[in-house]
Amino acid sequence: MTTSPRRRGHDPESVLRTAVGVFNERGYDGTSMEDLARALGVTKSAIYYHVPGKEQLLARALDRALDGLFEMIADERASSGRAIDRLEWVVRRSVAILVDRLPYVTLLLRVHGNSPTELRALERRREFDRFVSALVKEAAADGDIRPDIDPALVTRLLFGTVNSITEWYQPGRGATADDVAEAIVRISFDGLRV
Amino acid sequence: MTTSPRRRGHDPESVLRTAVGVFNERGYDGTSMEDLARALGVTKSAIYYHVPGKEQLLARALDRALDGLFEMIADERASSGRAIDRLEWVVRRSVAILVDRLPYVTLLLRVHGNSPTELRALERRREFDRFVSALVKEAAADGDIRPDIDPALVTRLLFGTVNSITEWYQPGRGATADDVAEAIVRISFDGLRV
DNA sequence: TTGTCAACTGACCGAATGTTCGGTAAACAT
DNA sequence: ATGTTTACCGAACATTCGGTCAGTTGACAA
Repeated sequence: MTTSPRRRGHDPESVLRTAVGVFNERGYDGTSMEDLARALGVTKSAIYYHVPGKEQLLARALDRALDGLFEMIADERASSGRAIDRLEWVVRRSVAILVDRLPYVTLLLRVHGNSPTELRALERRREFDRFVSALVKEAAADGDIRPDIDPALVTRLLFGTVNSITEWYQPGRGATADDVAEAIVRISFDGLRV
Repeated sequence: MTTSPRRRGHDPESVLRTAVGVFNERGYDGTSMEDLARALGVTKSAIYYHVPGKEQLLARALDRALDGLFEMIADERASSGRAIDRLEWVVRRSVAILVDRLPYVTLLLRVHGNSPTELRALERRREFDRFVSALVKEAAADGDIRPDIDPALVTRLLFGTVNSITEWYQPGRGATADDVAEAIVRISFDGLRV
């Protein structure tokens, strides 16, 4: 066995998973430790045995989302080849990561910057955005994207579409991750490519 | 003069405007009445002279967003004519309303359902979504939309794109509302129409 | 000069917040 | 049987929360 089926109870991982679920239902600031305790079936104080506190739960969740995105753009396929093809690959992979780490990315996309933890996450997110933005600009310079729309606007709309997945996607219900990626690429790129 | 230039101080309208601004910066639950007071340059208690409370501020803001959307779909151009053309009109009008009432719609799109006020807003929003969803389904039935993508998915992606405007649009900076509407229609509909 | 009234302050309330801590029961190791 | 560890509870903590209320201020009318 890979995991020993010890006795009952929670661990840092299960607490995080449950917490992120509640954060997404009620919003991070709208969730009290009492809410988390109820969802976990324990008392408030039991949570502190497994994790250092509320903000650390958020930090771990946000890192999980951001790490996935940065691992992607570190891949060779994000940096070599024609820009328009790299862009399509990044869009497809982004959809896959969004769906795979749905609750974590959902949380990330709703961060406001109310704490050092949130500010740090926002900065990393902006770095990812800059990468994508440069990619679109390159594809436009290559003449592979319709020239009548500002590349900055294209970036916004394209990844606005991708990110909007977090607002409605439910695993197991309806379209698969590949279905969604395929639909976005078809609609957007058929409308974008020259 | 349309507005009498009385004396200094705030009124329910200016309090609402400022409050919605802070709500969008910090999130509704992340905003305290103390935060609002600071932004208004008055004491907490002064707010209660103009407005009944925090939740009422939210309720008024959400109504402002929702009223705009429902006035639109009550228009004749949303109900008569070919479905695909009605859809394009609704998309263009949605962008216009989103930009015109940006802070209010932004707040609406971030509602979780943590209070009766929020639940009521969510229900009205779902009603709007059903209208749009039916419109896309109709256009698909007319054979005016590519048949290889599920109409439900098309709806999600199309209005995911439109709604994502609230995440980045800044009035006066960059594209105008018409620019954005035009870009969305070109990209999406060139990729959608058969 | 006096009175009115819109607009606000400052002190305060009970409830809820995130977090800490002393204790404890059961499982496990020896 | 004994000690140790794991996972938890209950009570309390300081602070912040949304909200109330009696009073004050300053502009205006009479």
